Amino acid sequence: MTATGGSPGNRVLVVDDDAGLARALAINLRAHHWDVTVATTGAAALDEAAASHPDVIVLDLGLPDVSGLDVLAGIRGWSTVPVVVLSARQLGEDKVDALDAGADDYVTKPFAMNELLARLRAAVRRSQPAEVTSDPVVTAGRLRIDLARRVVERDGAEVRLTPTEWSLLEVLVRHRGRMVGRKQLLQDVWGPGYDTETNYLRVYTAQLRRKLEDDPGDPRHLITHPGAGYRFEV
Amino acid sequence: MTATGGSPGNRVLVVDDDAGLARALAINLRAHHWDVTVATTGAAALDEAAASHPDVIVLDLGLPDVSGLDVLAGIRGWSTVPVVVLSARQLGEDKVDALDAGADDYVTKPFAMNELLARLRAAVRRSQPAEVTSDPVVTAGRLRIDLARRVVERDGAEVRLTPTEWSLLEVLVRHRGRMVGRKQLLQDVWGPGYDTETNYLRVYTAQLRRKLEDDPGDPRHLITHPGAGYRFEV
DNA sequence: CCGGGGCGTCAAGGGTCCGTCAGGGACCGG
DNA sequence: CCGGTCCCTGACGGACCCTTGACGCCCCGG
Repeated sequence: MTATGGSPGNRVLVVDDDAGLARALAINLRAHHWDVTVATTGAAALDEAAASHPDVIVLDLGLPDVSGLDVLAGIRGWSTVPVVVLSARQLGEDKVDALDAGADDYVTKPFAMNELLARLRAAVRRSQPAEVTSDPVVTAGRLRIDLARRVVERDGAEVRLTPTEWSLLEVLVRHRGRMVGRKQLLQDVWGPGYDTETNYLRVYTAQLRRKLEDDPGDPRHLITHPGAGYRFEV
Repeated sequence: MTATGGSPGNRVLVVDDDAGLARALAINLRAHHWDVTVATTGAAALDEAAASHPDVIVLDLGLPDVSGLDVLAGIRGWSTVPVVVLSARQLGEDKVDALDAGADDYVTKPFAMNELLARLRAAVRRSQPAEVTSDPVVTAGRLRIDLARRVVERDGAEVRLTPTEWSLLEVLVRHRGRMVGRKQLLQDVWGPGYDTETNYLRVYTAQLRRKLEDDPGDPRHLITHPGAGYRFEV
């Protein structure tokens, strides 16, 4: 599938205070079937992001004022919309700063339009399975997990979980189908300051597998992503 | 009683002292046909909740002052309106505190707007049957509990309960099937300021089990959730 | 072939939480 | 004044849970 533009879900917000570059980007993107909105200030960018619900945001960091990262932080305060950052600087520091602040991808100027288009498509595609369950009851094989009642059953029999076990399982189930990074798991379950205690994860995933999995040695629900994190699969 | 004008189940109160985030939320929610009211202080939140009787409340906990939990307690003092909590990722403890205090669900920032919308719909949907289930008589095994007449029978014979015992049982039965956090129990039965007196819970759950359970050592109705709360099971 | 990193497993310690019991004090009715 | 009921409080034993360290395995790269 080498189509240059839009599958459904192709609304992009371009944030750039250089009106000329913004117009050039808009023309190119529209030519590839993107529905483009342009914002030339940080405040307008935040309003547009809230109002128009873009599928992806292109954010130019190469601005005279360094408000680009602030705009990114303002969006990341509540939204998970993918953000692709543009920067003229070839220094690696800006790149890591942007990625640290929550950017999803990074393109350095000058860039080929094909590359930007490819990265936009990739960013949207990655964000697609972001649907998170709100159904309080999740069934996975012989397991039945009730997030509201705080009860997990296996073949109808209630399984007793300790508070920490439940907390870990809850985070994984809420993001079922998607990998959850080790850092996020540690922060959500144990709180900040435990980023590096990966031992905890090994211990408690093992305990959960012993209580929940049919064959703890060959888990089918609590999947390990080596070097990255864990995933709960239905 | 409030008038029943408009479609039911779409009035939401947003409580957030960050005006920018509150505005972004309001824009998004209104775009999805919610009737939005915004409160930026705890006092205003309580006033609005009492005056406008929203169908669901979005409460941001990530505030400089920690009054978020107080707002939740104030609401829970008289209302059962579902509350969805917004929490910063790095504050895992606040999350469990909120659920303990009676929050119905939570969303960690950053979040996808779709996720928040889904959770709001789910919270409203869950709260609907609770109101319809105004049947004041609950039967659980050999127990028969009449919430309206304040009478509990076991095999047809009336069981005498002290006022405190009844008050505790009533809270648990009204939330039957769901775990009730320790904090919420203490606040509902003994009032605010008794958040930490978990001894009371141990003493009175033991007394209730002695009067109600078939085998107090192996309870089948008054279930303990270690480190979290208690649950009444039918 | 060898070394290292990441993962799963296990066991033991110290600490926390729960269930239990008994006693003192407050309140009420006789 | 007195007896009863109820609530609060503290203490204690035991079970449970969290943490921590050590060990073996596998995979991968040198």
